[in-house]
Amino acid sequence: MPKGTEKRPGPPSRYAILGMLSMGLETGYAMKKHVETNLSHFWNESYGQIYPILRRLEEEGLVTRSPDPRTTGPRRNRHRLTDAGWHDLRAWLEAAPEPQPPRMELLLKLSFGERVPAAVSIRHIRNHQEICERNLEFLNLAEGILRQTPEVHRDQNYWLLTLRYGKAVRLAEVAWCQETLAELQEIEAKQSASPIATRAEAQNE
Amino acid sequence: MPKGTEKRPGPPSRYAILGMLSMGLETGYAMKKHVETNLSHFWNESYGQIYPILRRLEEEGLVTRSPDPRTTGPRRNRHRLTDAGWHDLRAWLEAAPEPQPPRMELLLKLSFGERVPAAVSIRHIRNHQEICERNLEFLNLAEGILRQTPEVHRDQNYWLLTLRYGKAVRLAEVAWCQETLAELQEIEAKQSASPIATRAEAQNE
DNA sequence: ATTATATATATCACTCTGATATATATCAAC
DNA sequence: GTTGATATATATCAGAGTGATATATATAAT
Repeated sequence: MPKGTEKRPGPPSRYAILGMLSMGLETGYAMKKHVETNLSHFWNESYGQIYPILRRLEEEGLVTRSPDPRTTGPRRNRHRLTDAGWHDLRAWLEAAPEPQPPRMELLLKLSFGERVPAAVSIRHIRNHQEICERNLEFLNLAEGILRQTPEVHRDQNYWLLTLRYGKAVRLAEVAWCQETLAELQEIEAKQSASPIATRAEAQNE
Repeated sequence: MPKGTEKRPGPPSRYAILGMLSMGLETGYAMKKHVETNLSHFWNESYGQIYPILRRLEEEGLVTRSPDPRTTGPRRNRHRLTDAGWHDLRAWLEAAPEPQPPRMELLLKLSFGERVPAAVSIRHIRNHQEICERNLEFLNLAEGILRQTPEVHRDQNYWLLTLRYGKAVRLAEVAWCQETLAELQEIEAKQSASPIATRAEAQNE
């Protein structure tokens, strides 16, 4: 098989970084901060990925890397996309996104809920509902800010679309939490009707 | 610090396996199949996790492991929970689920959508909508089967709750896809209105 | 007979996370 | 003014997790 033929599905971190480079972010630190403050509702990236990938991208010629000659502050490396980097980013953007293997610990616990008093599951669901509601507030706030200041950033319209995704899913989750809470409370009522296993529930209330 | 005091947040795979053991599944193969056919809408587990963890669980005394002495078929190891294993599973079930770092490649690509013709994003969203719709069909089918045969499995009611989560979220996603498609088509219309200004030029500013 | 599929275990390279370590600079508090 | 907290910046590691592949036996289909 010829060497250029392998189809690499391609680890997405690499492209997340190319994408941030294409926004003008130059240091690994700036990228990490950007992920945390702007992409946190749908993406995560760790230093353990960012710095090694930036070096590898330079080796591959997708990125230029130059130590900043400033005398003040900690040393820093400034990175910029090359033409090859732009090309690689576009090719990835065109390709269909890979399906992500789901891992929801909440649902895993819930699926084993029969092994534990219903009050435990109720506590987990209530907790999840609060998380969703806080997240919803954050997303609404972010959307408000983006809407107030039109045209400040060329990516704005696309960011709004991702914010709305978060809102739609979070709202659906809150509704599910409420339905689920109602069902779990029925189960709980049946449990406290039967005399055994009351002790564990009392502890959780 | 005394040795029993460390708080291990605990990798969830380990508890997924303890949970399946608590359902009576005995072999790694059976667990993998169960995840694929019954938990696939919210969980994933690979052989690369399952077999090493089963061995480790035996070392820790949470599981007994015995080679099946049958003469037919491939060799196999049968596993069962010990009392310590049951205790560990319950302790995990009581603990609040850890937040999961989100990673949605679709939204990552969408957030960089400005670098590519709107038609590309439209294609990705349409693709995602189809995936959600197929998944919805699957979840409805699974729910129907669970409802038709009442009381066959003690976990049934809790499984139904997880199925409804999937349905709620998938429905919200389909609705978001439709809204998003409408917005992207507006953007596309504007793009084809201005014939010259290719995206490559806008990017180099 | 040959081929495909199901059962069953094992292992590996690679990706990713979360934590920690190391420095420099700034700003507030005491 | 020096102590301590926070921000900037890079680097690295152990452990978790994925997806692929290899091996072997048994059964069903062609």
